[in-house]
Amino acid sequence: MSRETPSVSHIICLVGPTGSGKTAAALHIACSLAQSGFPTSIINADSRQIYQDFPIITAQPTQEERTQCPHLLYGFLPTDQKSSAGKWMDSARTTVAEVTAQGRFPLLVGGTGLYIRALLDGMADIPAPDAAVSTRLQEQCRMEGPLPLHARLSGIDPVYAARIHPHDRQRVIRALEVWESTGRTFSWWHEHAVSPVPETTVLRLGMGLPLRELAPLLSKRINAMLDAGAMDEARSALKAYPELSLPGWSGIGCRELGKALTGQLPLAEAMELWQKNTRAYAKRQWTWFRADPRITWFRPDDPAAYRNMTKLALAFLQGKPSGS
RNA sequence: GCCGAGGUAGCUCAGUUGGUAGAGCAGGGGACUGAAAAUCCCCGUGUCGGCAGUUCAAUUCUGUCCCUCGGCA
Repeated sequence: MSRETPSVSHIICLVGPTGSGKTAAALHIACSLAQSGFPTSIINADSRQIYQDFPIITAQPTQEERTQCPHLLYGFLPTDQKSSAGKWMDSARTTVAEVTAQGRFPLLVGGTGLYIRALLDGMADIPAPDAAVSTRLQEQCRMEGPLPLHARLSGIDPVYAARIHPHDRQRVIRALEVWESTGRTFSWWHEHAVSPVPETTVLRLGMGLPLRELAPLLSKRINAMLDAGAMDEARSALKAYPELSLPGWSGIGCRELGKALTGQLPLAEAMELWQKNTRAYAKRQWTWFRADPRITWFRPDDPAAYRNMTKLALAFLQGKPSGS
């Protein structure tokens, strides 16, 4: 299918590990820009904050925050619906185009590196694989393990097979299902079919801290989520969607609470796991974003952070040279 | 006080019939093209409780002291 590739001039994006204060910073920047004559809409770039049944546990902006400026692509997907980088990229492109058409400026905020890369750096335009093929490969992987599948991949697409670890079932299966469904190797698609990135200039801002300093904040935030009613949120989600294997339940915090509520895990252990998984996740995000030299970083405890970010953003929108 | 079992990595423990030690968890680093809050990879020196003895060599054997946990008083 052909994607519309609207012509967009400026996108600001704000990234960073979970719990470092992106939401509040984005709101501040958006409001400041609006006051300076650059009306801004915030667009979610987080794979979990799209789920409507877990606003607290996935740390979506509150209703009160959302009234201060437009917030788009938050909390619209039910728990039993699956998202993907491609689906998000499509809706994000459309949303960016709409925002721009309104004469507003898009501010992308989120922690899902793959989504942001797909939107801003492009992604191979690979047709959806045959569902039957995927199911068969999954099953085969479950029975025989990933090694035979990886060995097969080495014969088909040695370049990609060498880049991934033989135990990485998700990537092994993905590469094989693309090959079997399209007759082209994964590497071929990456080389020949990267979807065009709309004409954009991007300012990349990062909000973050080394994990050592971030960890206590994460722990505090989980407690705040509990105070805000995380337990009730999980309880009512469980009533509507009792099957914990549904896509929406895979969010950190959701699955731990789900298991605690269904008696699969003592509550104390669930809490510990929630903490631990959150930390590990923040670390993965930190690793991902830090590898991108285009990002200008700020610390949440820097009192001048908001001011400096806004200054950069303003200069960027006014077309002054800086950023990428 | 007596009897027994222990004291080894941040935690739980394994092990060396004497040649200075390794698993799980925790922790740290990294990869990342439609599940990405996903899926994976790499990283282990610690007075082997203290002191003394035997020995070429002791974390290992012996003695003694300290500590913990049981049982009996």
